[in-house]
Amino acid sequence: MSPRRSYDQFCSAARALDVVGDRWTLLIVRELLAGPRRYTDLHADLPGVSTDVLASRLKDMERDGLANRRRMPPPAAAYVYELTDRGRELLPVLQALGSWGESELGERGPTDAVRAHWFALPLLRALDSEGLVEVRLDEGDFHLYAGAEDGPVYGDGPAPREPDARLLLDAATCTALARGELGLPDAVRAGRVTVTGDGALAKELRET
Amino acid sequence: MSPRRSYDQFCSAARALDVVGDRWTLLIVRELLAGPRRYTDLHADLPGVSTDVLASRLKDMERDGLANRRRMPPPAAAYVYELTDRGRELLPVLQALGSWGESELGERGPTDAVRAHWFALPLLRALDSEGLVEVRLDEGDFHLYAGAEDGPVYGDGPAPREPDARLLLDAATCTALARGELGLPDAVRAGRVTVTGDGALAKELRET
DNA sequence: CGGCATCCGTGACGATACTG
DNA sequence: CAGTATCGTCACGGATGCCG
Repeated sequence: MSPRRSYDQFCSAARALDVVGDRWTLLIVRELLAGPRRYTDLHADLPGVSTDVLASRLKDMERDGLANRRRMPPPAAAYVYELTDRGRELLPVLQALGSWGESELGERGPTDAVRAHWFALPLLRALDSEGLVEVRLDEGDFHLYAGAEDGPVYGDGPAPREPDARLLLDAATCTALARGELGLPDAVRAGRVTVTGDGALAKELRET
Repeated sequence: MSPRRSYDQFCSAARALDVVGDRWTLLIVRELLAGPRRYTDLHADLPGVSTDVLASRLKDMERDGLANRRRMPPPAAAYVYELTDRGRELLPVLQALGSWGESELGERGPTDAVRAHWFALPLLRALDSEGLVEVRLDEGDFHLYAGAEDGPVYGDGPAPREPDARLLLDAATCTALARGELGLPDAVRAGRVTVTGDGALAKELRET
């Protein structure tokens, strides 16, 4: 096993980079913030990562306490990887990177991959309330556990229970939000995001 | 020149990692947050980086708008590298990494390098006020421009003008602060940090 | 078929030597 | 002082094979 390559600096930022600075690691964390995932699903949502590097990173993340490997209860008896609490604490790091990267996003290039739940991070940033939010995009659906203390931060597909609000938006609006060009209240006011639901969260989103 | 290796993902966090995800890049940013620095000084404060990688990263950072290469005014006619505004905007990324890495800091290993100004980031985090603060450690002196909007975020050596406050602390206290085990007000109250100066900032630090 | 391990070509990295 | 040149090594990316 790899005796980890370290910067050997007595500095907490350098220590963090010792653990999460390797190529792909933080993007694997981004995937796992959507909840437990199988190896094959991770590989499918991270185009370009080679099979051995993915396996190696997952082992490193287990060793470093970022993730666990767990057997799903039958009948879906497969192994899944899920973040530990420690791993989920990397959310602010991904948010800081995502905020900084907003102005680097630019146009979607012909070789750029997209997954619906990659918009979860910018939407969580744009949303300062708490609650379960279902989001419907052209690319697919996902849901956000805004303000959740533990468990997944977001997830693929429709919300697992009745959400506090539903958001419906098109690709252009979604991109504008992801670039930080548009705030969520502005987008709602401009009619570019349709908010449905009876919860307090839905009312708040429609009003502010 | 390197046709940059990209993740090719339409995601702002992935875009950020395209720019700053290479080995050493964020640590070079950490160094340059201390103000303009010469190549040789960067190399000296980043033990382990090879000369060609450092040169290559600096070129990449110029190309990507993170840093500039500038000739210092005589008599110190040398080339220095300094962050652009865009580069300085990476401060929240380094702070998020540093916060997360606090619990990874552990003991100082025998091979760990240390520089006084590496404690600038944790101290800035521990300090929520604004002003110029001079810090004196066993390892050396540095100063913080807390709350500064532009220009360097901190610097090596004593403050260039009369600071709003001076902090004097020993290695153990500094480490405890860097680990997040101790807040700055607690450390002051426990007498582990000596605050001098007449400014409002100094008074505030002594009182709270 | 999902979950890797193995092999291989390429490029990134680290150490040292050297040059304007 | 500020890099460039060279070189060995290792990490990465792609393909393929294996095993439950």
